[in-house]
Amino acid sequence: MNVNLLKNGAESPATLATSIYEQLKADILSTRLEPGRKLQLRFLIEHYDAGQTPLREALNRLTTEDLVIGKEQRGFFVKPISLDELHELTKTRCWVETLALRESMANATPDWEEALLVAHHRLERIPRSLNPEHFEDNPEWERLHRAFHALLIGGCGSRPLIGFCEQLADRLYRYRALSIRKAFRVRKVSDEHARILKAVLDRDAAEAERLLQQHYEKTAEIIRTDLGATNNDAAATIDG
Amino acid sequence: MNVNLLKNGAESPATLATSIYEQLKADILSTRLEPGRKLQLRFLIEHYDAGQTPLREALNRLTTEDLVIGKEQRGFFVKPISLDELHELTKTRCWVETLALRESMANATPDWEEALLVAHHRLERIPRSLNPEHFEDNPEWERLHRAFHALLIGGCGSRPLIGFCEQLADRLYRYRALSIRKAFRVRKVSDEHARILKAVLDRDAAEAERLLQQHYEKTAEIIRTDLGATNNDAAATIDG
DNA sequence: TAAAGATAAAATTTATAAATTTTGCGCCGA
DNA sequence: TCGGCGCAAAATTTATAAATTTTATCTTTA
Repeated sequence: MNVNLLKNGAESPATLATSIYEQLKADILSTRLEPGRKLQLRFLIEHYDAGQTPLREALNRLTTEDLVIGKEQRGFFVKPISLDELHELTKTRCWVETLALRESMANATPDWEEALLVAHHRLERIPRSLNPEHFEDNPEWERLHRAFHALLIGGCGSRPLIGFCEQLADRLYRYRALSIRKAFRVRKVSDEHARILKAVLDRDAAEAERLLQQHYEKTAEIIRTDLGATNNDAAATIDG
Repeated sequence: MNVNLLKNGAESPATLATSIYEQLKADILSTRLEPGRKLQLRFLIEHYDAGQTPLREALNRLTTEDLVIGKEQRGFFVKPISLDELHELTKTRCWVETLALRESMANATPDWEEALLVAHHRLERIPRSLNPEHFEDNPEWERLHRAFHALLIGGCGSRPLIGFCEQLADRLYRYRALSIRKAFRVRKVSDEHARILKAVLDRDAAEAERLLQQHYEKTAEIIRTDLGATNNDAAATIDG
């Protein structure tokens, strides 16, 4: 019973390069591979148990996504973080996601509204952390959280725009991962999602856009505080 | 006197992979490599006089940019064209570039306005086609045209957004290249640029946005006509 | 006609070689 | 004695060539 048979209907089994790409991406986004770290081929070959070519291909893909920086003739590095980038990414995300949400709402269908309702319901029933004391990432919550936000903008009618939003979400995910480690603060994020959902179902586009923007800006503010708490230049590297 | 010394201050010489990437990209955008065409490694190795590794890396980068489609275990293909994609890209470009232009204008400085004026002036003094009879692409005009549009949105303050706009411009360039071959029609594109410039210098953001959007929609409409003139499914492949 | 097997072609990966950058050491001069 | 310059060795990245795996095609057989 191969997993590929389930995943791929008419498609071919994934290549090693694709598999490595996904692993590497996950490790970078979770900051198991710290920002700024040099990605030496020798190290990667050992850790990911793969040859040079598939690794090199994965790194090249990640370079285009700006998660890895490739310096000509001197190797690859995990993209460093900076307060500057955090600000830029947040600003951009607010711009394009409010735009996409506006379009989604203009194209709203009963199916879409119902799917959103269900996605929100599922998210509410899952704990943010696997452990109520110290924070322990709940992958299922992350998945559902992401699905809810993806659904919000999913009806905009532009796959390129959706892809761009996903990329921004990826690049911001890293900052959230770093922040969470430092300070597990309680935030009524659930309320925020509920209010966004309400505005959407009320067909109040202006309010929905306002709340979504506020949601992202608040996240960035918290991250900024957590990151600034221990170091000012924000070029910190946290080990996994 | 090495050219690398001029181009790179402290940087290293480009790798073959990067050089091949640029060549491949140029050939795809100009449609010298036709949409939908299979990119066999054997062929590429001969034509680009390079080994497998740099070619493979270049293809992987282009895959992330959606200019090349990589089917697992069965090779790479130039991304096919479709009226659907033309429409989607144009719509998206209008959305994000009007957004970026609005921000650019909000951040306007005298330097920026003057640079725009100069860029437009340069563009006006260069002929669209090297030959007034039949169309012959003038690379310098393309360069200046692109520079003018890049400058319009360049002050928006978001590098990710600028990058996204560039990617959209790349992906649309291919459609323009195909269209131009089929029908070299006279269009007062110069007037359109002049009116956009005027609106920007007048600080009339709403008007500037309207004109920019109109500019892109008109382009798409002409392309759609040209492409539909000879075949309906728009999966045409034009040979170089 | 359809299925199975064999052959050929092509893509992916590993292994080897070449080129480039980094590092360490010794020398010279201040 | 200290600091800079330059050369050589080591490490690392990049590129080529070979081997492996997978897919596609063609023929044969039931």
